[in-house]
This record gives sequence, C-alpha cells and structure tokens, in this order.
Amino acid sequence: MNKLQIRDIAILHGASEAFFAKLESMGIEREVDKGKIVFIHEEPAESFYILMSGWAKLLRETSDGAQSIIDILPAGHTFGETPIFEDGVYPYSAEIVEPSVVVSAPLSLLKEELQSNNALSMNMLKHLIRYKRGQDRELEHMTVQNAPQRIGCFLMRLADADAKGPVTIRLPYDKTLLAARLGMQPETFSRALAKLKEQTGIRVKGAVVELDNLEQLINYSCLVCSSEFPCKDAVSLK
Amino acid sequence: MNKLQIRDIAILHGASEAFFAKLESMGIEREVDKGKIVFIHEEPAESFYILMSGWAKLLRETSDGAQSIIDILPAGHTFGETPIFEDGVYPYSAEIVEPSVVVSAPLSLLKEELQSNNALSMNMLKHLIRYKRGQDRELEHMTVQNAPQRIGCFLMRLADADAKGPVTIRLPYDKTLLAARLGMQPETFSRALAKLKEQTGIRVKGAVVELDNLEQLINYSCLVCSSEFPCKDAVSLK
DNA sequence: TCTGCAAATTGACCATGGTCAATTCCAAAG
DNA sequence: CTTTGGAATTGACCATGGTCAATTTGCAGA
Repeated sequence: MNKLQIRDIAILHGASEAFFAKLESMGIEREVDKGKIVFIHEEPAESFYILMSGWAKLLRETSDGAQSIIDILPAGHTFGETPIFEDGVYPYSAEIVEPSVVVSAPLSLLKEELQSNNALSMNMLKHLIRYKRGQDRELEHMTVQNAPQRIGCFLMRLADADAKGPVTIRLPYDKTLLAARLGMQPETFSRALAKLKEQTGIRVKGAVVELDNLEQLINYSCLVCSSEFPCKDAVSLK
Repeated sequence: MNKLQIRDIAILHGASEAFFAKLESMGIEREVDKGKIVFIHEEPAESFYILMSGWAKLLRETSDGAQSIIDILPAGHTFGETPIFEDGVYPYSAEIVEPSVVVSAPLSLLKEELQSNNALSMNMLKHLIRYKRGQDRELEHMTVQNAPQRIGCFLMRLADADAKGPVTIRLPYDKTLLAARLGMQPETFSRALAKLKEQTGIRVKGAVVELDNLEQLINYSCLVCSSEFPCKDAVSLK
C-alpha cells in the first residue's frame, strides 16, 4: 500500500484545490508515539486532525475514572472536526494507540471551506450518513451477538471480503483495547477468543489469526444479524 | 404546544423559501394509524418522510425474524432521506407506532435543494453530528448502565431538564417497545422498572410515572456515565 | 356491561459475561 | 542472555439479564 496523501482522505473529497494547498502550507504533520494524548474532552477546539497512518482512540472518562471508548480510528479518518458545528469544544478525548502520523490544521480553515463549498458539505454528509449506519450496526451487534460472535465479526471485517481460501489477519492493536472496542472485559475477550477458536477452527498465535476460509466465520457470526455478509454498512476497520 | 409546521422542522432549517413552497404543494400529508408500515428495508426509495406528530419506529429484521430497533423517532424528525447519498434503497423499514401525521415528498426535491443550497447542507451536517453524539451516548449506556439505570435515564430525558419539584411523565409508547428501544426484553423491563421504583421512590401507574424531583433519578442513573445531567448530547426523545 | 385478546407481570431456571485474584507469557531494556 | 513490567490468560465465583411458561391486567369492541 502506498503512503496516504492528503488528497486521498475520503471525507475531504470535494474540497477545493485552494483548500488542499492551504492545508499543505498551514497543516503540521507529525509522527506521534503510542500513548500520546492529542486533545482532551471539553478543551476549546482550535485544530482538527487527520490520521495519515496508525490508529487513534476516541474516548470519554466516566466519573469513576473508567474509559468509555467512542471509536478506534484507522488511517484515513479525521477527528476533532465536529466542534465547528457545536459549542467549540471537543466532544471526546483523542489518544494515539499505535505509532502514527497525524496532520493538524486550524478548524477555521475547514469551516470556511465548508461554508463556501457545497460539494464538500455534501461529501461530508454522505460520509456521516454512512458512519451512522455503521453505528446502527454496532448497536445491533451489542444486543444480538454474543462475545465470540462479535470477535468473529470483527475479524471478518479486517479480512478481505472477497478472499477465497486461507486468510491471515493481524490484530491491529492490543487485545485489551480490542476488548474495550467490542464492549467486553479483557478476561471475557480471552475466553471468547478461545471459544471462537474451538467452534470455528481458526488458529491464533499472539496477534496473528489464520483461517482456512471466511465461510467459517460468516456462518458463526453473521447468522444472528440483520445484514448478510459482506455487511455493507459496518463501520470501516481499516 | 401548537401544531408543528413544516418550517419548524429543525433538520430543514436553512432550506429556501422555494423549497418549502414546493414541499407544501408536492408533499402529501396523511394521518397514519398505529401499526402501519411506511416503507420496507431495501425497497427502492422514492420519497422521504416528515413526522409531524406521533411516533415512528425504524427497524431491520434479522434472519430469524426478530426485529432490531434502529430508533424510535418523535415528531419533528425526518426519515427515509438517506438514500439520496447512497444506493437509493431504504436502509431500514419504518413503522408507525402511535397515531401520527406524516408528510411524504419526493426525494428528488430534497436532493436538488441540497445540491444547490449549502446552508441546508450545513444545517443537516450539524444535525447529523449532534445525532451521532447521541448515538455514542446510547452505545455507552449499553455497556455502563444496567437495566434499571437505563430506564431511569430514559425517564429523565422525557422530563423537563430544569423542572424543580414533582414531575409527571407519560410513557410515549408501549412498554414492550420501550424495552426494545432500551435493548432489553419485556420481562426484564418489567422487573427493572420495579427495582427502579423500589430504589428511587418513583411511583408508576400504567403509563404514568410520578417523581418528587429529578435528583432521585439523576443520582441513580447518571453517576456511571461520562456526562453529567443534563446530558447535553443524548438522543432527543421528544 | 361483558368478552376477548394482547400487553404486562411474575416465577423458576439458566447462560453469559463481569469481578477479583493468581499465574504465565512475552517483548523491550539493560 | 537476563531482568522486569505490562499484557494476556486462567480459575473461581457471582450478578445480571435472557428464556419459557403461567397468570393477571386492562382496554377495545361487541
């Protein structure tokens, strides 16, 4: 896979050439270490961010100090842009969870482009609507799928939908984080993965998962769901 | 409360006068009975709908025939508009769950207005982003709140946030449906409501709930959550 | 007012997943 | 190569909520 460019960012399709030029001159690209906090929930928002590579976690803290995971973003996504439309503070904290490259740029830049360029607004609408459908599916998964099925579903979505035959999948981040992402405790994740292994014949070694074919997982995870595989409106995982 | 007018629909703010005029001439307003299906998942989408009064349920069916509830919309919301941006089929089925008044109009009308009017696009973006935050909260609730807490949270959001002293709340639709909305079985709902009653001192008679003050519920339901009351980004319930 | 039926409740039981504690594993740093 | 600390796993136990079956309630229609 080639290195991602600013103009490849799907949610910015439709922006003007002038906008991309300004983004390149005013934006700041940085390599960010795992564990680094990008911004904090309720802070006044000056910048938005584009994840060029790596993974970012969006979260909130509950009053007892626990984290509530909003999303874990793969490369190609923006984050921290929504204060444009609201009260000007970030609605969540953002933390880098794998070594990443992040571009930051002033929110005012994006806001002005949105106000003057309907093509960008339309494209963002399209992406938000698609994202909303993904969230609908996440919410459904939480009630209809059990823990091993949710893991199976996640693995499938990491694989190529049209892969025939054996597939090798690498878990993109820590199992503890993955557990939180899937709405379960690390202990439950561990046991659920073992159960999935036993019931579908997948092989797991550390962060690497191998399966003979996707069918194994589809039959196990997708039957309870309202979409058949490939689940066109699931949240993008890569 | 006065009768809702087309121009009061928040998600359409920013649309042109010409658009509203066309909506009034081409749109069809109908009274719809409880139980009526408005459209079905995967059907080709010709129209979008505005709920002027009543309640509409958005759902999908899983392969075993069970319903997965996407949302239950109060008056003032639109539904079935998203095929504009996607593949032209409805992403869910819609069913009226309380006697309602619904306006239907061609999707093409809305699409043309969006394409020519950035103010409307921006306003829709704003609403979608707000809605997304509400969904984030719903997803959080599913993991951090138990069944009685979810009911308490729902009740609070039906009440006036700034009400001092005693409050009377009327459940807006069947308890069975409310249970599904909150991601639990009717039996669990019944038991959880009994527990909530016992632990907070609220009084329940049929669909009417009375409480001495909101504090009772706030303390019980909001402590585990990442937002304090009044939870500014919860999904609107009325 | 009476009847019938769906909604709601209640009981008994069970499966799932959360909690807490004890190891074990593994990879980075020395 | 060894040390070390966090991640991952495993065990034991328990709380929550799902399931199935049996009533009971309450309201719409005769």
